[in-house]
Amino acid sequence: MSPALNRPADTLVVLDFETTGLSPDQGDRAIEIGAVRLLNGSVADRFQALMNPGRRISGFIENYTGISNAMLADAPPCAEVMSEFAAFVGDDHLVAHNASFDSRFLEAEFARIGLPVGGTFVCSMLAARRLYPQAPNHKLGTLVAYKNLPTEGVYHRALADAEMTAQLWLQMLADLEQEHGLSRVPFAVMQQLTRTAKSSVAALLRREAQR
DNA sequence: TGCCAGGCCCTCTTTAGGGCCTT
Repeated sequence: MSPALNRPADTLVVLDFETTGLSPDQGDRAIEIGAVRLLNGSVADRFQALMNPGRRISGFIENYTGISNAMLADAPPCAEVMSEFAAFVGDDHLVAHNASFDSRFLEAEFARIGLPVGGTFVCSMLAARRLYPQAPNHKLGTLVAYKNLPTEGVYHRALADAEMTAQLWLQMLADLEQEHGLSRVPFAVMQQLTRTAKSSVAALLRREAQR
């Protein structure tokens, strides 16, 4: 296991993008980023910024996010915000809910300013499917309600969603530690959890508990 | 104006299709 992947899973950056649409390959851009830095299982820092994608956003996205074209008109450009975010995130590992979505946008926005993504992404939704198969569904808001996690009732804004994802992440770590006798879950275990067939999850956790 | 993606996972599967999740 590489030293980076052996870091504890309670020390990393949880992020969420609001965007103009679903696909950077189709020209969609980020309009807001929110992120929470977890350090030893506690929120240690936050990052939030609107960014101007250089064109108007659709009425659907205005309604979905509550972010208006007027709000974005006064926002700094994506390049400026993403450069600041790169300094914030460093080479920390990353968590997002449905990470395949956020990782595509992070890679696309970083690529536009000539930066690589330093850390490794892992997906809270895939982990939750493994750990909470009995949940009604695995949308972020549903899981927050299912686990009675704290929320301010704001959804589809980047920092609020990142905060809720961070709380869900910490809850999953706590449940794993309690149910499987783990002292502190390594990042690599959470990464493996999202890649492992359901029938193999128990064996994976047994091995980790015996380490 | 209208429409767009992609990875994971399940099953009436694997020579495939469709739901879930993200904006």
